[in-house]
Amino acid sequence: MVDEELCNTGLALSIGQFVPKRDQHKNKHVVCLDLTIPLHPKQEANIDAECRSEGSSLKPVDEGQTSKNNKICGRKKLRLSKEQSTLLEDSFKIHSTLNTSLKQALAKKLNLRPRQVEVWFQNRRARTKLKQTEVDYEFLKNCCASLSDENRRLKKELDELRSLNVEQPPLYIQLQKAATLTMCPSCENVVKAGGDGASDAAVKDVVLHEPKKTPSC
DNA sequence: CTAGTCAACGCGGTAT
DNA sequence: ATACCGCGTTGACTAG
Repeated sequence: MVDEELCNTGLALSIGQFVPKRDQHKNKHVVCLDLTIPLHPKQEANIDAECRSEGSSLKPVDEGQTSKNNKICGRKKLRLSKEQSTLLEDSFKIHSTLNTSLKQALAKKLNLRPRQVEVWFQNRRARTKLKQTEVDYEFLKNCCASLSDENRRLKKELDELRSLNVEQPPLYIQLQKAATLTMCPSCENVVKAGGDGASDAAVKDVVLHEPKKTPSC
């Protein structure tokens, strides 16, 4: 079986065991020489039984024990103890990201590997983000609901006004008759583009500035 | 049996 | 080159 110290020095030999591929990737924390020899099914069954008997008592996490399990069975579920979680949570409240020294210090204090502390912070940030997304989603859902209500209310109001005033042409048609108002692209003020002479006075009230010497004004 | 949780992994991207 | 991060995924474990 692989000894972690051997692994850390860059020399390790595994027999039918799990070697994290990440460690063979660019972010090498350790360099493990994977000389995996497939086990006989009977051997595997024995190891599995061994893991189950040890794994069932995983809860108060004993790093030595779990890493032993990891080595025998491959990836094994680690449950952080309450103290470990509390300390990690506390430091997360202060800083949601890690620097190298903090990581080392936490790892030492919690009797975990620095990589485990790093992974915990990554997962914790992901959980925070997910929660925030859920909150945002709820907020937008409520916004959407209230806007739909408002839209329904306004439509209803419009229908009522139309039914009360069928003989009168709608206000927007009256306005169109009076003048066509457009927005000047250069000064962003309303300017008169058409209409009859009778409505000139109304338009004067809208354009109160001296138009700039631009093609649009 | 199934859905949910969470530690751990793999990979691509970025900063230094 | 190295360290770190986000994101998607995997797999062990658990509660219902």
